[in-house]
Amino acid sequence: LARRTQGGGRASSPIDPNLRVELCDRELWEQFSRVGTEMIVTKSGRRMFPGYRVKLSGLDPNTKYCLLMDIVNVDQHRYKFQQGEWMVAGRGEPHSPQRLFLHPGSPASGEKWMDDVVSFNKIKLTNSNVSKAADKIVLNSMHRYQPRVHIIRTDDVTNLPSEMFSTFAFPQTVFITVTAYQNGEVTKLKIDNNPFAKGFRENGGRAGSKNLN
Amino acid sequence: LARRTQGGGRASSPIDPNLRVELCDRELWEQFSRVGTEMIVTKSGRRMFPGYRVKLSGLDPNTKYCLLMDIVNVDQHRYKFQQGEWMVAGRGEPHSPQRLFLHPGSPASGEKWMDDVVSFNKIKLTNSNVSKAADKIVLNSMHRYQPRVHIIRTDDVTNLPSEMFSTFAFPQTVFITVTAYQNGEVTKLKIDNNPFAKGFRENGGRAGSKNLN
DNA sequence: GACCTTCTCACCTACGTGTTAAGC
DNA sequence: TCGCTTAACACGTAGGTGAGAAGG
Repeated sequence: LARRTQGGGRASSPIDPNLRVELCDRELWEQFSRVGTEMIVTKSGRRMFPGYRVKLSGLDPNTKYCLLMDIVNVDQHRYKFQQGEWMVAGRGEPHSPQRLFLHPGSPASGEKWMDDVVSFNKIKLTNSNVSKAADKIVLNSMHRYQPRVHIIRTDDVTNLPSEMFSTFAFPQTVFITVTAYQNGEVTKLKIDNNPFAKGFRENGGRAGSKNLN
Repeated sequence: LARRTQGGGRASSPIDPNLRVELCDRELWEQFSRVGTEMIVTKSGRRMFPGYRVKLSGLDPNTKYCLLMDIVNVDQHRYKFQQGEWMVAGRGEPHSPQRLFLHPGSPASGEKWMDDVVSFNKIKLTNSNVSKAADKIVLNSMHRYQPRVHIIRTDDVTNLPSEMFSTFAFPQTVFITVTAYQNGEVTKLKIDNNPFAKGFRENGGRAGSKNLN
């Protein structure tokens, strides 16, 4: 597999020399990351907040690409939140066979992908493997994960090659899965910034209704 | 062009011998058709009600297909509603270059298409050609139209062939476009059956919250 | 005046939030 | 008990209805 994992930013790449992927809402992601990002998993599936969105540049406007996302383990541990801190709590569950989420816009020309922000916010995180819906990613609770985005130069959605990926991962987007928030700081950031949680704000809130999803 | 237009039901077909397309909510469509179906067109776009939904069978489970929809003129007239009846009111506007709406699930295997109902309910009808959104179909008000569904045996979304279509049209789905309902019977049927119009119901209404969209 | 179109509105559906209490 | 999970809930966003008044 000719994969490359990069921290974002410009890099020479197997598919395009000037390919560049930027994480959207980077400041927001960093606010969460500073206190330890948590993402809820439920049986029916829960969206991520902040939403995973990227801006692409450096693609060939006239070539077709497919965009994919997956979420991989950061380590082999299970975690617990004790005395205000996350700590290792034993051996982690093995990650179930990785679900690759194909962006519904695939395939599309480089021009279209670069035209506006590419959003993966429809994806839902679940801890139940009974439902086989296409928009769900199964994760284990109390584990650390890292979302990644893959760019493939192909117009064939049905038979994705196993090589020639360009894979990008942003350290700011690492999170721990939970069934209920553990850290109050995280809850506060979610309420203050997610428009759907507006009902729980106390002050006026500095976040408007900017579309962060 | 090796097209075939059929009234639905089984038929020998250029792409699959046992291909069959059934219209969903057929009884509902026929209730509207009996009084003269009207569909609202607006600047921002309005969904059709009933929604255009079909059930497929007889496809090859392991072959990839694309599904498309378009809406064509039934005749060359402009209509008006007078004394409780629709009548010809002059020469119709020529139909603008036909927009082919590609179902977002395309391409997919025959197995997937047959798995559940294929819905085109996200399509919006508009009388304004300024917006170029992909989910809008531009129509002239006070004209008669016929929606059609096309099935193509191909996995290439980007370069659809101009032959080997199988085209299906159901006479029950013919409608006249309006900017405001003309026939009170139509309004009554819409209110009684469309869940989003529940606020205008007087009696209990026999229609539950069945998902007809 | 008659006919058609546009806009705003109250009222719905649908569903994304964290909270809370109960369950295991 | 403690830690974690589940389900019901109130409250928000987002957007699909026809009514009715206003405009052309």
